[in-house]
Amino acid sequence: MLHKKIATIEDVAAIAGVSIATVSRALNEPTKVADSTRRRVSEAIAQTGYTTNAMARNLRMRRSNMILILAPDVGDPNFSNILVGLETEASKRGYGLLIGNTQNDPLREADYLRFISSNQADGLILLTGHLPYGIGGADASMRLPPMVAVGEPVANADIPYIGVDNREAARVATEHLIAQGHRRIAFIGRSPGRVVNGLRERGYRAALEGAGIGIDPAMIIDGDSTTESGRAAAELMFVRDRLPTAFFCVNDATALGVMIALNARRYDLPADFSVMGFDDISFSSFVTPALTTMKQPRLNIGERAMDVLLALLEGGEPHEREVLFRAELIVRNSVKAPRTRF
Amino acid sequence: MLHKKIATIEDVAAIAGVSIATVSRALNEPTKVADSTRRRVSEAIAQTGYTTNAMARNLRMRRSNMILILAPDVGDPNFSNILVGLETEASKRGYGLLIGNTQNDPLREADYLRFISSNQADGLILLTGHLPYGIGGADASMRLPPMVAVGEPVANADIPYIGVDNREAARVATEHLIAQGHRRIAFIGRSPGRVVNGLRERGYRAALEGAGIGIDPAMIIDGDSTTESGRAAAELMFVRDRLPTAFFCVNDATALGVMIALNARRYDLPADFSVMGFDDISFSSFVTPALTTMKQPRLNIGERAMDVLLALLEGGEPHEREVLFRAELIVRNSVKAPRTRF
DNA sequence: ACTCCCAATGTAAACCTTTACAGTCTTCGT
DNA sequence: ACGAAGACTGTAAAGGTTTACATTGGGAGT
Repeated sequence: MLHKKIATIEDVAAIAGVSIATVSRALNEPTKVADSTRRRVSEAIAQTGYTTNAMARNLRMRRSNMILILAPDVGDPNFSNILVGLETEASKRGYGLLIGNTQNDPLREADYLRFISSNQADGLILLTGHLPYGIGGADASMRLPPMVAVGEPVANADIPYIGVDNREAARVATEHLIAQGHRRIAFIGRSPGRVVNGLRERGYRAALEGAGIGIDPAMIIDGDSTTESGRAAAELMFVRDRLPTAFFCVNDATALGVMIALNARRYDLPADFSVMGFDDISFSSFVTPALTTMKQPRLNIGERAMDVLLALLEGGEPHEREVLFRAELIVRNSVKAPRTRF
Repeated sequence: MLHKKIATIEDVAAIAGVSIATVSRALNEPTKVADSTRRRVSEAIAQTGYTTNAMARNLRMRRSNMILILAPDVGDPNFSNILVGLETEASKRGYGLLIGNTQNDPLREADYLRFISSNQADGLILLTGHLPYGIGGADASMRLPPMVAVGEPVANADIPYIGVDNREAARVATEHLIAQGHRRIAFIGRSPGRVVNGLRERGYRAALEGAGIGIDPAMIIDGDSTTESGRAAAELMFVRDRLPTAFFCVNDATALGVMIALNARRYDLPADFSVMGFDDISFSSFVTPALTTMKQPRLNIGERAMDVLLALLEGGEPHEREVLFRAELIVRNSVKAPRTRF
C-alpha cells in the first residue's frame, strides 16, 4: 500500500490545469463550466482518486448533513423499523445518521447535544418523548435545533410529531372487541404520564362510550408498558376477582405479559379470554395464540419523519404540526367471541 | 430568541484578554496555562456559551472522532444489543456512531464508504460478514480504513474479529443434547457460504464425533438462518421420513421455524422432539415451550469490538487478530430426554 | 550583575473547501 | 468596427480550529 498523500482539490486543479475554483464548480455547478474543461477535471479526478473532504466543506458551508437520533433504547423492537425508515430517507437525500442511545439517562442526553452545539449535526429526531435534558431550560443559550418527534410525542413543546393516530387506532381496536360481542373489556397499561398511553386510553373510552357501554374503573389497570407490568395487571384482576372477557393492552409487550399470566393459570386462549395488543412487534405473530393487534406503519413513519425534518432544515416548506398515520388492524387468533357464561 | 451570533474562539479570547492560542490551550492542555489566565478564560467561555466548532477542529486535526457501523439490517434482534455495546464504549471514549443500514445492497455499501473517503469517519465496524463493495478491489486507491468485524467474521481478509466462539458453543450445545440421551440429532441451517453457519456445523460434528456417534448426512439440512427456512427444513425431514429426536438449529429464528412446523403437525414439545437454538434473542424465552439456547454476550462483544477498533485507531496497541467470547448455555423447556420408542 | 532557562503567551501558518467579485475573451447586434 | 452582453475562469477571503515557532519576562545560579 503506497503512502500516497490524499489528493486535494489543488492537486486536481494542477493536473487539469485550472484553478481550484473551477474544480469546485465542475463538481457542484457543472453547467457553469465549459464542457472541455469539465472533461479535463473529471479526468484529473479519476486519475487522483480525489474525494471532497467533507470536513472542509462542512466548515465552509456551516452544515454537516448529519442528523442526530436520540432514542431511549435502540434495542426496542418498535424502534428498529422506524430507524430503517429514517435511514432510508436520510440516505436518499444525502444525509448521515448519528445515533444516540440515551437509556433515558439525562447525562447521556445532555452529552449527545454536543453534536448539535458543535455543529456536527444539523437536526434532531426525538424518540424519547421529551426534550433532551439541557435544552430549552435555563441554558437557553443553546438555540433549539430543528427537530421532530417520532413515535412518542413530546409533551408541552411545540415540536412536530410524526406517528400513528393512537387515539383513533385504540378506538378501532376496542370496537373490534365489541364487534365480537365483548362487553367487559379491560384496558391494561394506563399511565397518565405517558402521552401515548393516555391517547390509547382515550380511544378505548371513546369506543365504549360510542357503544353505550359504561366505563368500569375496575377494568382499567395501570402499567408501564412492559411485559412484566402486563403479567402483574392480569394477576391483579384475578386477585380482585373482577374479570373481563377481553383484555385490550396498551402494547404487545403488555399483551404478552397478560397471556403469560393467563397461561400460567391454565386458561385456554382465546376460548376463555380474548387478548388484543398494539404495535405488531415481530414475535406477535409467533406467540400462541398469535396476537391480534394494531400494526403501526413504522417504515413509513420513519421515512416521513425524516422528510419533515429535512424540509424544516432546508427551509422553505411550512412547518407541519403533526402527521398522523392510520394503524392497521391485524386479525390473528387471540380474539374470539366471548363464551356465553352469563 | 436572540439572533446572537454563535461565539467563536476569538470572541472568548477577546473577552478574556488573551490570544486564541491561549484559549485553545486552556481547553486542551490546561497545565500549560497559568491558573489566573485559565480562570479568566473559563469565565469568558461561560459568559459567551462558547463550544468549540467540531468541524473546524476536525478539519485541522484530520480526524472526525466518528465510527461508521455497517450492518445488513439494523432491525435484526441479534444486532441491537451489540449496537448498545458499541455505543456505550464509543460514547465513553468520546466517539460518535454513524449508522449504515446496507440491506446487503452493494450500492448502499459503496455509498456509505463516502463517509470514510471524505474523512467523516475514522474507522469502520463490519457486521455484514464481508468487505463492503468498493473497498480493496480494483479501486485500491482507497486506503483501507481501520476496521473490525463483529458477530460475523469476514472471510478471506485479515480483519480482527470479535465475537462468540461459534464452534465451541455449538459443541457445547450439541453435547447438551447428547447428555440428555439423544443420538439422532439434526443440524438445521447448513450454509457453506456463511462463516458462522460453517463454524456451528463444525462444532456440531465435533460433538457427535467426540461421543462416538456417526454423522448421518440426512440429518444435516440446508437453511439460510430464517424462520421460514427452519420451517421448511423440518417439513423436508418429515417428507423424507428420516426423523431425529432432537433438532439443533443454527440460530433461534430457525428454531422457531422448526417449532412452528412441529406444532402444525400436532406434536407435543418437548415430549416428542427436543429443539435447541442459538443466540438467545428476546422472544426465545416467551415462546412455548421456552427455547433452550446458547446465549451470546452481545453487550460485551459490542464493547470489546469498539475497544479493539479504537486501539487500532489510536495506534499503539498491537493488532489483536481475534477475540472470542464464550457463549452461555441457557436451559429452558424445549429440550428433554428422548422418548424411548425404539 | 550577568547569563541561562523555563514558563507563559502570542503570531501566523495550515487544514480544504466554497463563493463573491473581478477579469478576460468571444460573440452578436447595429 | 465598436460596444455590450454574456460565458467562462481566476483571485482571494472566509470558515474556526490547532500548533510549531517566536517572543517575553522573571527567577535561579554563579
